[in-house]
Parts: sequence; C-alpha cells; structure tokens
Amino acid sequence: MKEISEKGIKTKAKIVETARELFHKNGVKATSVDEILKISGAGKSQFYHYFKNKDDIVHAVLQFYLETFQQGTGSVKLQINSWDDLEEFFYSHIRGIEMFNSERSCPIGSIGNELSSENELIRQDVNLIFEYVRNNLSNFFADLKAEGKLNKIADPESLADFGISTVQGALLLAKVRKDSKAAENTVDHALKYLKSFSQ
Amino acid sequence: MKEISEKGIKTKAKIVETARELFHKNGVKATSVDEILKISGAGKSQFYHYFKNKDDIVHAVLQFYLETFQQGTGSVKLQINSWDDLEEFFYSHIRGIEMFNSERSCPIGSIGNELSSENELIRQDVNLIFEYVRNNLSNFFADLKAEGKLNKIADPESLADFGISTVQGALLLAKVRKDSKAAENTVDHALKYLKSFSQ
DNA sequence: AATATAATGGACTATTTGGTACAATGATAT
DNA sequence: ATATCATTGTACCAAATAGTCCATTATATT
Repeated sequence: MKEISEKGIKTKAKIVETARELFHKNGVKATSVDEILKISGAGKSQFYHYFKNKDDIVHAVLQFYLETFQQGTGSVKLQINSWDDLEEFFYSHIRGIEMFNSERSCPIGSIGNELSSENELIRQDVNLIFEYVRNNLSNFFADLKAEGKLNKIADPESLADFGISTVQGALLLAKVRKDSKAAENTVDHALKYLKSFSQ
Repeated sequence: MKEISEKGIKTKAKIVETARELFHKNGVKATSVDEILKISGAGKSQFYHYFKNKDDIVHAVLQFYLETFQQGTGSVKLQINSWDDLEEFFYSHIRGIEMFNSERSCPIGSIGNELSSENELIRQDVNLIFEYVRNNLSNFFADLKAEGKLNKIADPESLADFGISTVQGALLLAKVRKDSKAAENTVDHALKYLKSFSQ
C-alpha cells in the first residue's frame, strides 16, 4: 500500500469511525474486528489493507482524537484563555457523557486503562494526548501567573494534573453510577478550587 | 455444590487470589480462565465447581474487595475520623500504585471501566463498593459538620464524590503516565481543597 | 466397612478470535 | 488499449476461548 485514493480514504475513515464508536461503547477488547467490519460495511481485506492489525486501528482511533484536539473540531475545546473557557472545558465533558446517558466514560482514558499494561505503544499514544491536554491547561495557568492574575504559590503543572485527574475520575464515576450527578459535583468542586488561586 | 469443605475453601480462595492479581495486572478481558488455572494450579473442573462462569469470578473478586474494606484488612483504611485519617486514605492509594511502579490503576475502578457497559450485575458490584467508600467519606464530613468543625456551606456527599473521583482519576493518570507524580499532585490539591472547609 | 458427597484431573467441544491467501475488480496514467 | 496499482470479496486457517462431561479420588458420617 503506497498510495491511497479518494475512495480509499473514505473507506478507511468509515472503519476508523465505526471502531471509535464501538471502542467507546464497549471497550477495545470487547470489540472484534469482525464486528467493526460488519457495522462499517467493509470487508476483511479492506481492513488489513489499511491497518496492520487490531492494535493498529486502536492507534488510528487515538490519532483521530489527538487530531481532533489539535484542530479544535471536537466538542471539547482546548483553547483555554479565560476562566470561562476553563469552565467550558470541564462542563463539555459532563455534557459529553450525558449524551450517552452516563453509560460511557472518557474514550481515551478508557483505552488507556484497558491497554496500557499490554501495549506500550498504545500507552504512549494515550499519554501523548493527556500531555497535550495537560499542556493546554498548564499554559493557561502559567499565562495567568505571568500576568500576576494567579497566586504566586500556584504551580501551573500540578494544577493541570489536578484538572485532568478530576475529569477522568468524574467520568469514570459517572459510568459506574450510571448517573452524571457525582461527576458534576466533582467538576464543580475542582473548578472552585482552581479559581481559588485567581487574584 | 451444597457444602464446601476446609480444603475447598482453600482452593477457592487460591483461585480468587490469582484472578484478583491477574485482573489487576492485565485486566479482566485480557485474563483467560485457563491462565488463572495455570497459575493457581487448579484444574478446570475445580474452577467450574466453585464458579458458575467467568463473570462469576469477577463477582467473587469484587466481593473480596468489598469485604476487605468492611473488615479493614486491606492497605486502605476506611475508618476516617480525623483529617489525618483522610490524608492516610488518599496517600495509601498513592503508595499502593507505587508498589507496582505505577503500572496499574485502581483494581476496582478498572473493572468498572472495563465491564460496566457489558454486565449490569458487575457494574452494580463496583458501584456498591464505590457507594461504600463514598458513605465513609461522606459520614466523616457530616460528623465534622455536626460538630461545627466544617463550613456550613459544605455538602458532605458532594465532597465525598469529589474525593472518590480525584483518587480514581489520579490512579488512572499514574498508570497512563507510568509515573505517580501527577497522582500525588492531584491528591495534594484535593486534600488541600477539602481541608479548606475545615474550621 | 459402606455410603454419600465433595474435590479433582483432564480430555473434549463449539465458537470466536485475529489474521492470511488469492483472485477479481476498479481506476488511472501513459 | 494496456499495464499498473489500489481496492475489494470471500474463503480459509490456526490459535485461543469459555464452558461441558465424566470418570476418579479424597473425605467424612453413619
């Protein structure tokens, strides 16, 4: 496979989209290649024409998420330049899980949890995305601090860690509870804490 | 299987212990029944003598965790009667993952993430444990409040949600990063926030 | 000792899994 | 038109999986 035609791009994208949905809904290990193919309408030869193996499509799905963040095309915006933006960042995750009746957690964290111990490359993929998010949060705090709008004792990076963790934990809790209320509470408190450094 | 002998109890316990370790290390779906048997040294007939099916042993493992909490026999203590106890609750989780070089997250949350969408009973098992932990945290805050030692605006239950979420998120982040520092940061901040309600 | 019941060993099976082989078709550039 | 290369359909395979069956051994009760 050297080149890839317009048609091929479509086929490939369809497979990735289907895989993404199934991974999010049921998990990676609970999703068979055959199921992806059946739903996407593609054949087996198509799948292995575009992907080396099953791990490779997990990689492709994670790549998709990263690009979505980078291009700002998803429902979660990482252009955080104000406290309002930060609020929006947090609450967009809550809205995200509510769209699925709190029956799913974070599609990225979920893959990280399931496969980090088994596949080092996938762990790195997930980590890369987390780092990307972390940097965006961290930069927001650092910028505020440079402007003297954030308490001097505040450490931007550790606050960013705190931000990611609370979101991940909140989404997991929502899924286990099948209720988004605890996640909302978590996010409310986390935001309140972060804002307490504002000055 | 009506009664179960001393010997049987041992065999069963050995199987549960092995399963618990493997589920924690690799995940439930990544662990085959055969692998559990091979490592525990038990045979197939033994397994299906004591457990209905694979889901049933996941249930048994979760039951074990619940009992460990209830009996206070594990490394995480839920008898929280002081801020020191709460600190210990949080940091014992950090120590827990560091014991495994930050290559594992919470064994319970992990199962919740992997199986909640597929098996409703297991989701309820995990939820029950989370509720148990939540109640312990919540009661601590409520007691403080009753004594006038906690800010009146503080809501014990939502603070408990916040506590569980941060721990879960912290552990997940540690696993994906293969580093416990971010988890420590998270826990530090969470504790600081919770203590800010003290008075 | 006889009986009942629990505990084991291990072969077997049906199904699902990820992955391959290979031929056939479609498009495209010269 | 033809050679080339991407795309697709489908049959196939070997390995792994969860779960069954049945015979045998251990243990305890009478």
